[in-house]
Amino acid sequence: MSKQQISVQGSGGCCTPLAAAPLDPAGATEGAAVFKALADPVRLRLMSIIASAGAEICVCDFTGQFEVSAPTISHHLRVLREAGLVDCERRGTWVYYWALPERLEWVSALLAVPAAPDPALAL
Amino acid sequence: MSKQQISVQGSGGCCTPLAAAPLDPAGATEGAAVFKALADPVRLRLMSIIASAGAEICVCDFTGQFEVSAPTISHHLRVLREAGLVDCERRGTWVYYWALPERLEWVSALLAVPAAPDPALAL
DNA sequence: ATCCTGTTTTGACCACTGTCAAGATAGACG
DNA sequence: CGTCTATCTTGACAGTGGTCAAAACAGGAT
Repeated sequence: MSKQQISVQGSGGCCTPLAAAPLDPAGATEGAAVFKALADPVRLRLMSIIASAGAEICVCDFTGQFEVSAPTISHHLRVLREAGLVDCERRGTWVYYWALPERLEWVSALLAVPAAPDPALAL
Repeated sequence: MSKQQISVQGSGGCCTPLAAAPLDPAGATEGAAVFKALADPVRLRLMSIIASAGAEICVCDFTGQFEVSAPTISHHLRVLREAGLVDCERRGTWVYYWALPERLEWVSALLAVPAAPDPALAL
């Protein structure tokens, strides 16, 4: 598991906020991939549950509180995993997921608005 | 112009970060809508250019630096506008766009990781 | 008034994505 | 070893989204 994740060059380190300087096409593609992973209500809730748990959480805890089938949950978890937002491990009968906060911090920093933009610096 | 935008209850105010408490379905739907608007490389670059300009920017400045047609640019700008991320105004021949930073700040705060999650608080 | 330029809308096409049913896999327990 | 449970993968389908060509619209210039 956790075999394939997209390359995460920005992870852990800081990045130039989107609102500070125009994003180069490569950075835009990487950022868009993460946002795409978060662009679904079910995935966003899953991500929130995992991240707010602050610890590993069992898949069996999800299947009850969503109105979609178990395979669908599994599919969404894979998307989050391939986006580098979570990771998982099988332990005995159950599979446990946990958040990778660096990735969340990275996108949060990407979206950060640096102080008050100065119109005098415009283009 | 700027006629239709999705309802933005969280704008301006703060919100509970995704990693602090599980998102309710309604909040997840609203957040996912914003992320969906940002989940395209072209839109992310457009958003970045507009936000980093710190001032109004003319559509005519875009059409050169993208490999897509003008109608496609227009389409992406509309998506950003309907997500409440930018707004625009026609002034004479040209149309000008500017960023709505509150919205960016809102999603950035939504993604913020609150200090170090305490495992003792888990579930 | 007429044309010309810049921007948006409409319509259509293709690719991608979310969803579920069915089958496959991993591990526990007799 | 066989079976049962929990999870994931595969295959298929419908709905959505990105793209462009063509047409419509807005405003300035001649």
